Amino acid sequence: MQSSLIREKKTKGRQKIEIKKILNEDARHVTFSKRRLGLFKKASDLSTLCGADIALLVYSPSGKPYSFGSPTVDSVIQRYLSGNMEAVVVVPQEGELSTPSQNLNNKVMELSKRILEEKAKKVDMEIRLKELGSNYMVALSSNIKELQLHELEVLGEELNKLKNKANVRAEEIMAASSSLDKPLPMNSFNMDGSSNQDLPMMPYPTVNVDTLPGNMGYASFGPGYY
Amino acid sequence: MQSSLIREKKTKGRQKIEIKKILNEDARHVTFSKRRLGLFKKASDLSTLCGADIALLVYSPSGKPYSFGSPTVDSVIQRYLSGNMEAVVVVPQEGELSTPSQNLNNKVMELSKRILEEKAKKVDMEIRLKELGSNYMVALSSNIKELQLHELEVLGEELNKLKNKANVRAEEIMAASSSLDKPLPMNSFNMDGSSNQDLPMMPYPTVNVDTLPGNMGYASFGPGYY
DNA sequence: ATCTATTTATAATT
DNA sequence: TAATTATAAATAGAT
Repeated sequence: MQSSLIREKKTKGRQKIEIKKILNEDARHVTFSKRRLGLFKKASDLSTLCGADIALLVYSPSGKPYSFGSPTVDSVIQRYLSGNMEAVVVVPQEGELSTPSQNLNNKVMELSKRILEEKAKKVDMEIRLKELGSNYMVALSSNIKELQLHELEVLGEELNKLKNKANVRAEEIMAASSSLDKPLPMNSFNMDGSSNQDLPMMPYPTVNVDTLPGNMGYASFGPGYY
Repeated sequence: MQSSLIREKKTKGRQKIEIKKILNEDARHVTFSKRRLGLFKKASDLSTLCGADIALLVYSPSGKPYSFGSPTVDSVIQRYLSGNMEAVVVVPQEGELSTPSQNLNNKVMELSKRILEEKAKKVDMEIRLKELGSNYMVALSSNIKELQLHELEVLGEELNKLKNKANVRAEEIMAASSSLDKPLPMNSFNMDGSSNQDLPMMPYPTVNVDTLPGNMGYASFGPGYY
């Protein structure tokens, strides 16, 4: 009799799990989707409830990017970076110039260190530059008095060399242009209603989708989805 | 009799609340603390469970910063920024060189615009840069093939001029130095165990504390706190 | 900072 | 993928 009155449980319900990497790929994807959603909602709620500024960047294991920002991702990142560093020089990761200008590379690094010590000003710019990577970047403090003359000279020379190198390679370069495979920007929605793309605004927890080429992605969000 | 058997409810338990700014300041602070904690835990869990790369930056209403990064805040930010921009030029806001090198200034601005157009990249960088100010900064895409030769030359020339200017002012400059007021970095803890400061590692939800000067903060985290 | 009572998030299942 | 269900986890309100 009880068997007819007491309904069999359909599922075991939510089970406790250990916080460690989920090995099963499918399960991991499912969990990623659910929890990512939850995380973005929590972030959004916190910013709304308390007026906190938040930037949240998430990359799925496959590299698909998601972001949330209040008021915007960039404004919060800027705030973070500006309170973080000094002057900087970034070195190339790879590419055509990496090998030929290895020497430049070293000098630049040296220079950057010294500049860092000498300067001590706002720096957030430089930090940002450092963060960029994959490009040769030179940050010049224009507050000349803070730059050692010698460093400036070295820098100028190296710049000229670079310029010449570029000149030499001008032809072979100018020829094969176009068709660049730079990464597309992450589509991020911000609390202030702006977005990096010209996508329609979403109501609430502004999660994003991305359209990076070669990205096998999970579910995507659209307007009015959440 | 029932009154002795059935215990009075001590509290109403969790109540449903609207997601809108909490006006009462005390309540807002309490909620901020609780939810911030929860948010960072969720972020940490997601990264652990799914191997996702995450950067989470939170600023309390009073400006106190908290961060979480997996593997590190900076690496994720870099990833975000690198998929976002190219070369850049920033102009000075003020300072001793602003007046004397007004000309340079203009050229630099011109250059920056052209580079920006050439690159045709995202505007968010421009915004970021615009907000920076206070230093002359030149970022060179070393991916030379992406830089117009002409621009490189102009840049080299201007650099030389700048160098000369610096030379002239060498003496009066070399004299007064020292006494710098750079901003302190945000203490952030990362999943890879590293931190920006030399602080002891924390176990789990690597939340952070900050010690920015003039920061009236909420409760701070320390090792083993969470 | 702690304690309930409840809402919310989500693991397992379909 | 998209729901459902039962339970774990988070947290509002009060101490």
